[in-house]
Amino acid sequence: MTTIRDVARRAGVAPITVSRVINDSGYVSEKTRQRVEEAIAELNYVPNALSQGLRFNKTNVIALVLSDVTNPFWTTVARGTEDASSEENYSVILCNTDEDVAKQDKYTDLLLRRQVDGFLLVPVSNTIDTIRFIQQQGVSLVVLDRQMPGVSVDTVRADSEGGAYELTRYLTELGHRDIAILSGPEDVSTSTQRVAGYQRALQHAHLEVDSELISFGSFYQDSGYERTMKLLALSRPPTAIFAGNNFIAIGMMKALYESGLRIPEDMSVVGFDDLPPGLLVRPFLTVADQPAYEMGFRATKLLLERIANPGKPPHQEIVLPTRLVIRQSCRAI
Amino acid sequence: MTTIRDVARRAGVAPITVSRVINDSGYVSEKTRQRVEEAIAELNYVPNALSQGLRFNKTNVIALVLSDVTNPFWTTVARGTEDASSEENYSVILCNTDEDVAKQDKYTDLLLRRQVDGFLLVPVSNTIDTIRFIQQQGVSLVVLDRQMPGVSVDTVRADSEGGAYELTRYLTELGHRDIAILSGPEDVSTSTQRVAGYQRALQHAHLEVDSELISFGSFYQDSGYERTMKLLALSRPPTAIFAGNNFIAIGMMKALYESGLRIPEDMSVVGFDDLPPGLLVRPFLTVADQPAYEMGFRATKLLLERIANPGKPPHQEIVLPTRLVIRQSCRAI
DNA sequence: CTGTTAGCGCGTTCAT
DNA sequence: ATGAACGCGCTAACAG
Repeated sequence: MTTIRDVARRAGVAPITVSRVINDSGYVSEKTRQRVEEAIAELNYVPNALSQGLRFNKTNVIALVLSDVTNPFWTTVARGTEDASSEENYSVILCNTDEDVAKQDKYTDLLLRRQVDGFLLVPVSNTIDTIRFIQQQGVSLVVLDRQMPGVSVDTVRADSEGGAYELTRYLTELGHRDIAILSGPEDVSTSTQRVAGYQRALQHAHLEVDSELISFGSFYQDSGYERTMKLLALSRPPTAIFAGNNFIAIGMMKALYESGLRIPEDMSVVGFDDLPPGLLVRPFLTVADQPAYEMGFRATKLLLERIANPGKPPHQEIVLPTRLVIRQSCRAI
Repeated sequence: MTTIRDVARRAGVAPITVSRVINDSGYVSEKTRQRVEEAIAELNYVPNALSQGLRFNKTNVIALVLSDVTNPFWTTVARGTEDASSEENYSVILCNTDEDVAKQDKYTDLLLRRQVDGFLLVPVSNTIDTIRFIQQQGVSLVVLDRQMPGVSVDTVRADSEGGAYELTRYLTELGHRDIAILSGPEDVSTSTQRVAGYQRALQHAHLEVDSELISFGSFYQDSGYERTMKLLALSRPPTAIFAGNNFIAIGMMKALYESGLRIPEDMSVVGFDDLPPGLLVRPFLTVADQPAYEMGFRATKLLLERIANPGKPPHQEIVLPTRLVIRQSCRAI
């Protein structure tokens, strides 16, 4: 490894002079600057960011801790984060929790050790302690996607309640009266808020809320599949199903397909989150689309602002609207 | 920030003793160990990985530089990498090049500064220089997915030629004589090797290679769409199309759908790379499936071995077989 | 078993 | 305009 000292020796100057050239700080005469730059090029010198980080007490790295990059919703969020941060010379370290508390703990510890300048966190359910710990370590933090009651923290999320209301309303106006919802984990705010929006729309339409038609479960495909099968086995199955996220929707559609039911002829369906933009040849699912890229982008900008300006206390909650995208997955009754 | 010194003061010992407790190195009596651990807990002390990295000349971080995490093929590779590295206490920094030389250069510089212990690189076409530079900096490197003639470097990739041969052979045996291939960029080894396998299969079947039916282009959806449209406009269109990767396949299917052509009745199609496992309700596309997870996993293991054992020179090339997955996207002629 | 000293690569402070 | 000394947080090498 070649260090600042090697370069200095080669250029016939003191190490500090090399430092000044690298960081464009302080006065360096044009002549010595050139000599130093030549030496840098000749030796292929690469500055050591660890030392710099140690010295500046700043790494220009932020962490993005989310549940699962395999989900295209999150890759889109990640792209927003990457773009926003690279604009300001920050890099992003990405970690998957898989909704597992132990993994989240492991990664936060790791990232704190690495002295990241800030956290973008999609907290696993019931992990207020993690948030408190990060805050107590004096590291900036923005919570993404989920609401965490009980702590004061900057948050950027989409309007789950509103989106669910719109979707359900759309179904009631088509004449559906038996509408099921396959939500996510019961202890995640987005799940409960989607159910809340669903219930509000039913009430608005003067329909009764049938608890048999409401279920909570994981955000993964299998869960959507199994719960759909259960719905179909009901003595009086629903005429429409609302899937709580994109993976649940896929599992649901798979179950319908295997049961020989056609969409929308035999069952109307809607979903939360759009399916991956390019991945469907023929987009047909009506959804409440979340602005994933924008969520990542804005959360990152907010975080970087906090990092640059740690004193400003009033925590913000930014709630982005969802967009109702009507396609051909529902029929009127 | 609380340091090792704060802990030492609190526990009434010397800093080095704290260090020994943290790293489980050297002798520490049970009694002092306990005192130190209490102090650590009370102060919420978190070791500074920057200092450790500086001291040890080792960060336990590797870089995964690939074209695009949006593609499920790469997220799967990334999962393999994550699993393999976390087994040995390494973390992964992930970067997207978008097949852009400038981005690749930017990231390699950044990652070298950050003193990553190793690189997993999916090189942008014609960037042997990047590889040489990393090697010359004394950082371990494994090239992923692509063959880079002209440098001696460890490589882990799938058998593009063989997979393409099998897929094409499958089509010729169904009786197809006019088979088109939509490959990737002409200067990427996987693209040319897939064309090579395709040609070998045609020759094996004593079919002429029609250059009008061979095209190169980007690995993205649009490219698959446009080139399919061109094929359909030919005076004598093919009866089967071979898509060079999963995104090209999606664009191709979209073009067929919009042109009112049914699969497989009006057109037989096959693809390289499987589509995302969960994302299709009804998997029907016949493909040469690459072992994405295993590629990531094995490449990482190889890299970590190199890091642990930098002296061992003979570079390896590991070529993993693809798997022909026959579904319902082709008909006999 | 514990502590002292010195140094990893770099940049701030103060001197020249 | 340039340099010397010191310290960021941590640990290897040596003393005791």
